[in-house]
Amino acid sequence: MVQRKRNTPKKYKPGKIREQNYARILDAAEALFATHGFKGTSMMQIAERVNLPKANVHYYFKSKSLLYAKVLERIIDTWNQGLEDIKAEDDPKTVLSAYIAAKVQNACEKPLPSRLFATEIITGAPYLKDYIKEDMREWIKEKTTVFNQWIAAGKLKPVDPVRLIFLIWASTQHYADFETQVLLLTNRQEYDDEEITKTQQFLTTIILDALIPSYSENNTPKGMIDNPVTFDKTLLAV
Amino acid sequence: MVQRKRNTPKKYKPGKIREQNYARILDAAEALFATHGFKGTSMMQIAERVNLPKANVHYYFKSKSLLYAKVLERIIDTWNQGLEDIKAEDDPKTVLSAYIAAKVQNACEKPLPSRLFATEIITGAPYLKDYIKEDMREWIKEKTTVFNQWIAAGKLKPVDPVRLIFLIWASTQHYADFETQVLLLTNRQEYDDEEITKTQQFLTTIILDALIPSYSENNTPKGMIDNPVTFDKTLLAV
DNA sequence: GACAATATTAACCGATAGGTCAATTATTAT
DNA sequence: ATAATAATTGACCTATCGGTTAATATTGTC
Repeated sequence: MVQRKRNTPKKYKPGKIREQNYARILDAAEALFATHGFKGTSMMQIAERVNLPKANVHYYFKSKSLLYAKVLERIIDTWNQGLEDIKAEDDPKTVLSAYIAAKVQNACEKPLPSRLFATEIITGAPYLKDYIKEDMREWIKEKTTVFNQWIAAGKLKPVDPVRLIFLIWASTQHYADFETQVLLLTNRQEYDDEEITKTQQFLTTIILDALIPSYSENNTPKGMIDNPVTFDKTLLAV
Repeated sequence: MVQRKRNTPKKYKPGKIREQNYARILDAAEALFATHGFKGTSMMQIAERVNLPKANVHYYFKSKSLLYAKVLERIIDTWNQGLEDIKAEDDPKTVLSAYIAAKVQNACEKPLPSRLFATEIITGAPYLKDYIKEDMREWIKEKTTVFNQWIAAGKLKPVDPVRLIFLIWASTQHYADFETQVLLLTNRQEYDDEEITKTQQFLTTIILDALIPSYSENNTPKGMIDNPVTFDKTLLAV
């Protein structure tokens, strides 16, 4: 992709330094903004986290607002995955299971973006208002169309597709945004793989059971739903 | 409750002023903290909102932290409602329906406490850690016991009670915490009564359908689940 | 009205915030 | 080597923050 015209002197190569520091600062900013919010995070804290003087951070990012915007931008770019191109011919059971599972996995293993997004929304989406009104809204419309086709074909019970999407978002992102609460209540230090799997199965079962005609009859093997006694001993063990 | 010993001069009555300003400041603080977070809210903003000089706010609340703590305290006190004393003999369908409906109603009509609580959790629950570990955990344990009794009695399908509670919390509070997103995506200015009712019905149907044996056969009157076509015209109208 | 407790308020303080700047050092191409 | 660009850094600026103080005004009881 790098083009160089003939007889033109080699341009100064920005080196990996910029690229590297740029990314490191973004990472640090993401973590701090996610936990302490925009106002609660200082440029000094970000600088200390990447072992650079504050002025150096300002060298790469002109202002705190711009840095915050770039962090959000990167999150949005990464988030444009999942339910990419579903079609009326697809099987809603397969598609939705995979989507829910991916969302839970993401929430548990990479909670910071979700938390940052949550605080952005709670504070009135000052930076993402346009993105929500345009891109996100378009995404919802596309999915709604397919959901309604599924409903018309009898593959899905007649429910409000938008509210369904909200339900999936809320129930999965909860494990990222409210991780502190979940871990405190369940007396855990972190999510382990078994717990993630169980959460995936739980949400998939509950939601698909209510959505797919005769889902539970065919898709509820032993152990798919937690044994309540076993659970009581493990998850709520003091 | 006011006692006065004989011959003792009447104590100075603090008047309504303190009580009034105290409450007004708490209200203002709640609204601002909920929207802008702890760090994002200044004592000056709170003072301006109640038309008092900043020093006057400090006269009633020694510090910002203490004011924040008092706001949280008041929220917690108000929140100790719902699912108060459920018993094994109760009907889970009735109890859970009422709980979900109340949570949705509360989320839509009084979203600020929920949002403030959410930011408190997202930032690591610095003030509510103990409350969660003790009171909230105890609450969960009690409910879990009853849920498991329901399951043993065949009134409830065998699901993880804790995850079920998380699901209800997440799916209902979503309409408070992510109100901005929901309204932007659905092109609304606010939640109207019809929408609240539909959300209540939607969540009740979905969750109970998956939880109560043979729920949908008996409890799905026409119109209980949104007509997708009607919905597409109304909720997503441009 | 007198006295005491309560309430109001402007002015002020030290700390920290975001942001700038100029001087210095490191890097790269010729 | 050298010139040009990129990167680093300490010092500095102004604004705002939470919080204090001390003086004044208001309110309630006798």
